[in-house]
Amino acid sequence: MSSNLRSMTSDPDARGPRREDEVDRIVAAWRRERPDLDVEPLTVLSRVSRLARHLDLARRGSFARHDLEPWEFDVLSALRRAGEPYRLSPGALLTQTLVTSGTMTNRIDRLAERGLVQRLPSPGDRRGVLVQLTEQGRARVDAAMSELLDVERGLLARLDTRDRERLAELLHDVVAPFDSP
Amino acid sequence: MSSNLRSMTSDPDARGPRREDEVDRIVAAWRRERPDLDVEPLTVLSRVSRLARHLDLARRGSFARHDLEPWEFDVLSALRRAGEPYRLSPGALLTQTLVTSGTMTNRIDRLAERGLVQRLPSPGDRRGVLVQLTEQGRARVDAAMSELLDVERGLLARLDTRDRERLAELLHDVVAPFDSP
DNA sequence: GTGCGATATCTCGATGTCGAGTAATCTCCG
DNA sequence: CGGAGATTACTCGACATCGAGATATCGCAC
Repeated sequence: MSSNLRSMTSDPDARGPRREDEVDRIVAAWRRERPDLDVEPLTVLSRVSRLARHLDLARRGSFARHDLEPWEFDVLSALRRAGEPYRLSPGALLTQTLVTSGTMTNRIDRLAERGLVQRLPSPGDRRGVLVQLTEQGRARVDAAMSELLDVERGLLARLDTRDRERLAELLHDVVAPFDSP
Repeated sequence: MSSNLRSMTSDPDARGPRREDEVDRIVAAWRRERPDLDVEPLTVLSRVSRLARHLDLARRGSFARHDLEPWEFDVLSALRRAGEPYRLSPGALLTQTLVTSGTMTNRIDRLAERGLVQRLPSPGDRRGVLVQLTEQGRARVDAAMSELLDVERGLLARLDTRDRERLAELLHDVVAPFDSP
């Protein structure tokens, strides 16, 4: 809390004077309106929500330069990560992208129409389907990934390596319970 | 990185042995497939996106007990924070909730139908409208906020006070450029 | 083999959001 | 005062998602 008492003039501190962000204003408003509540969790989790929202917008702009929607990138990148021959079942794609099965069917339909993936019958299970990246899809997602990383590096530029590691580790500790049940 | 070398057996360390999360797997896959790229930004920002997604689901469950959708809570809580008489213009609500004007009109319509807010003509500007929380809306959002904070506290329980402060501060440094232009 | 619960994918109607365009009103300069 | 441009909120069609249900197939017990 001591940082709130810093001088308003220029400050030789590491990251410069602390600027108020929208969550600071939100938290201050709640403390005024509901002094009976402990709103400390908002200082972390509201920032997570808002940052995710801004990140979505930045991703949208970055992908647009490669004629891709964010949801398209999500599917293509899961296939790309899987490695040759870039094939996954719709079910595997579901769990990686956190959407429902109806949504995934719809996504695969449209990606196939655009020629970025193709459906193959699953060998040995006639219920199943395999989704495979086309060569065009692979090229597209590789280019978009490279640019996405440039943009993300820009967003993190104010933190040094040590701070980024610390941030990743703290976030890890919060998400871990969700990912390993 | 030293934590990766920890023993697999029980560990007296602060947060226990590091468990692999989904982002660890994603990052490892990219390093295998694209060793030419520096994917370090993903260790932070992919966790932010995934955590936001899980947080949405947790909020949804928590609000359902008060018969509120997340988008309803977002609007009502902005009005609640504004303090008596709990009135804001649609424009002010836009900037706080990061949605478009068409979306906001639609939200206000439905909240008004449910009797949680009402539209008032803006005094001194006949283009304008003011949205005001009804008594029923105020009671609803107060109850939901209290429960939301309980849920969020649970999500952060694995971190001690010092770590939560550090996490909030690091997130602040990343979002700040978006919020103060 | 036959039957049955589990699994994989798809179908489809309801819903919320986006985003470009519209209409009314305000502001301010000349 | 008058008119151009800015501002405010709303309209409306396109689109992506959800989620419950339908369909086909699999695997296993008997």
